[in-house]
Amino acid sequence: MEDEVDRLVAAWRRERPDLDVEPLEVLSRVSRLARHLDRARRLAFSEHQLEPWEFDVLTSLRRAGAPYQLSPGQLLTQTLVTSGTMTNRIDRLTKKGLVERLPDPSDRRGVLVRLTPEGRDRADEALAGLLAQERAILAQLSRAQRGELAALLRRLTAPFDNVPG
Amino acid sequence: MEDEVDRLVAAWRRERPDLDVEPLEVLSRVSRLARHLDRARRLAFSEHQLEPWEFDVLTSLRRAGAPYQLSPGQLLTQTLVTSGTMTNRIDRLTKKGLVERLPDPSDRRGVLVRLTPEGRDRADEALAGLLAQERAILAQLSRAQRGELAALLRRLTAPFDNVPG
DNA sequence: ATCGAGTATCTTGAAATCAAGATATATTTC
DNA sequence: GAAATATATCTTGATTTCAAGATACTCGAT
Repeated sequence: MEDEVDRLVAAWRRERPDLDVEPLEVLSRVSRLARHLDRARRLAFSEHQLEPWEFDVLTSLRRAGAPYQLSPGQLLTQTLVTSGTMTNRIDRLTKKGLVERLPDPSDRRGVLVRLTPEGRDRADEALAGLLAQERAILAQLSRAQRGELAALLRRLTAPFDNVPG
Repeated sequence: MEDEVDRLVAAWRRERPDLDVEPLEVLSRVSRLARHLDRARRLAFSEHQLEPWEFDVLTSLRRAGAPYQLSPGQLLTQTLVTSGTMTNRIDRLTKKGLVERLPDPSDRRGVLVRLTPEGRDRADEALAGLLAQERAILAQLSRAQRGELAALLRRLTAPFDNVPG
């Protein structure tokens, strides 16, 4: 089945036959798929009165394990937003009673963000819903194909995730 | 090489062994890679004094071919933003002299957005730079692997791109 | 001990996005 | 051909994000 990137690449080959646009076959699909996923996630989370950005922060804390706390800096590397954004997110989640700020006992500059019991429950509920939705999207592929796709993507993400960033 | 999603999946398996988190192996990688690409693109475009959103609109028009014009609605399906966002983008690009609005001769509700000569040049310059950057990122994969990856991703994007949306 | 460099977080102000609804024109149905 | 419905774009107001810089603390070298 054709997709929008097929049309986009064909258009470039017509308009700019001098350029090799092969990279777009992969990376435009990644960007566009991510936008589609964002929309789908927004819809899925609205059933739980959660925004995608709230989910990202809450689940980062959730999977850290008891006592469900991380520094803002650790949350940055998980969510790939800027520090100003994270401060703002923590403020808003604190107001909603889903997380709380604690002083870091080992570094007086630092802060720890901890999930409240309600925050933990909300994260768990929303995760189950998300996984169901994602499974439906991935039903287009066999198990083996999903494994292959994950492995190929890992080769592209690893350089970003490991070095500076 | 391990990436952040490997760590994330391992953490979920420890914390929620009751859940099957396999979908995250693919889709979390897609979302995270898209964010990394956004950052990289922002950097690459800043050499040309272009924002990613400007690039997206200008190149959509550019690859439509002469006379380089599309309706706002067509631009929506290319860029996956809401109509309010697109109106705002067209306003700002018009102020910068990179596009202009024309009445649609065949539909009086409609508008056509046309690239100016300067807009066209800016799009062409930035595209070359982007392709160079993307080629470097994709150097992690062989040509065959890139083809495989593109084909697998197409199966996921096609349902979004073709039906309702 | 003190200096200086490095690190962690927060503040600020501008810019961009979205959802929802308003307006104007087209198209279909009867 | 009038009414009802659908479509295309724009407007509005609130929310979210980012870049840049400020603040406060830590740590190693002298």
